[in-house]
Amino acid sequence: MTTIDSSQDHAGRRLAAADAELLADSIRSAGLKVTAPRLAVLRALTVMPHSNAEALFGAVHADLPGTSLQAVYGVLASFGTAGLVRKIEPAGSPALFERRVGDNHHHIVCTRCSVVHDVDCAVGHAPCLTPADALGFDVRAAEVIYWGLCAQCQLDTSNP
Amino acid sequence: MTTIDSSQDHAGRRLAAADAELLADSIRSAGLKVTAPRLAVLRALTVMPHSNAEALFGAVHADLPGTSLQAVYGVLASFGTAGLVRKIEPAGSPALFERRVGDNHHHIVCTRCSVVHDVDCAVGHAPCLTPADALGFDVRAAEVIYWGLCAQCQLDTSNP
DNA sequence: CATTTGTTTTGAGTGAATCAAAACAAATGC
DNA sequence: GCATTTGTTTTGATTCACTCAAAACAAATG
Repeated sequence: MTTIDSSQDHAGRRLAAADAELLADSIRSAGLKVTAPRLAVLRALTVMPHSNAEALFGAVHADLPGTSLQAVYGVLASFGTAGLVRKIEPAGSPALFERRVGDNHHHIVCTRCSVVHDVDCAVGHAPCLTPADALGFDVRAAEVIYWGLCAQCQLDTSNP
Repeated sequence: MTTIDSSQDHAGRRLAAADAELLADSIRSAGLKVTAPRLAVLRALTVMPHSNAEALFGAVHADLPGTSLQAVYGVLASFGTAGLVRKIEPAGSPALFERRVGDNHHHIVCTRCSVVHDVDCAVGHAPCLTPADALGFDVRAAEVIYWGLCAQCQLDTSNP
């Protein structure tokens, strides 16, 4: 009974359908079967990047009430290995997910409100891939997390 | 009954005692009370940096069988807030601890065997503290984790 | 040595994630 | 179209790393 296109109103129908097709295509071309939970997770991730599994479950569950939290974990795991999403794990936070993959961008996290933004590399191209001394390691990736106060929290803490 | 100096043999005694005094001093000068579990954790951390709480508990428990895992967590938490140890949390790993604090060095983790080494900053002084665009954030810290294969694992995987 | 303050033990509890088996749905071939 | 195969999702239990709280205890201070 659940249709894959979750739009109910006439106005948004055409757009949502096209959107669903795009989402479906990226799932298919990653070599995965297209299912309603997968579409719902991918759509949620488009609207709210840097979300954790719980938050995505909330969003998905609103559209598709039958979906379980474990299904969301399963979808995210398959998306992860298929290269469709990237998982980031800032210290002290549950894992967050985003659709922006393939470029090596980094993240900046607010120590007060935990908001996360993408940031491009500090220095030129594939910047941080060169430690001063790699100690014999074959370095494959560099992950940078900046910590600080976001603009809003700077205001909030200076005017308490 | 448990003495703070855990050395039992004559040969190592003088050195171990001096060592214990050094450890005790750093704990005291961080404003914390000196206790047997704290000395044991700090000593273990000196011998095996980049250890997790469980591993430290193992080492501590060998010297000081009465010590609980929760005590180790408590010691690590107090050391952390006192600035005596640094906690690192690589993705997919329990938290690791090290005594090297105050410099902003980074880490390189083997994706195969999980060994961790310290690496100095990629570029000059306080290097990674400048993202391309900080998006209004007041950036306070940058954490870099390099991922790759350690020298040993490169050998192991090319000669299977 | 008595007191105060802070630490450790003991035991329970939490959040985030994983695992396994059975039920189910999408893609494929007939 | 329908049956089969393959892969996904549900359900339910379980694990791991860690946190919390109260009582017992030990270090520092006077």
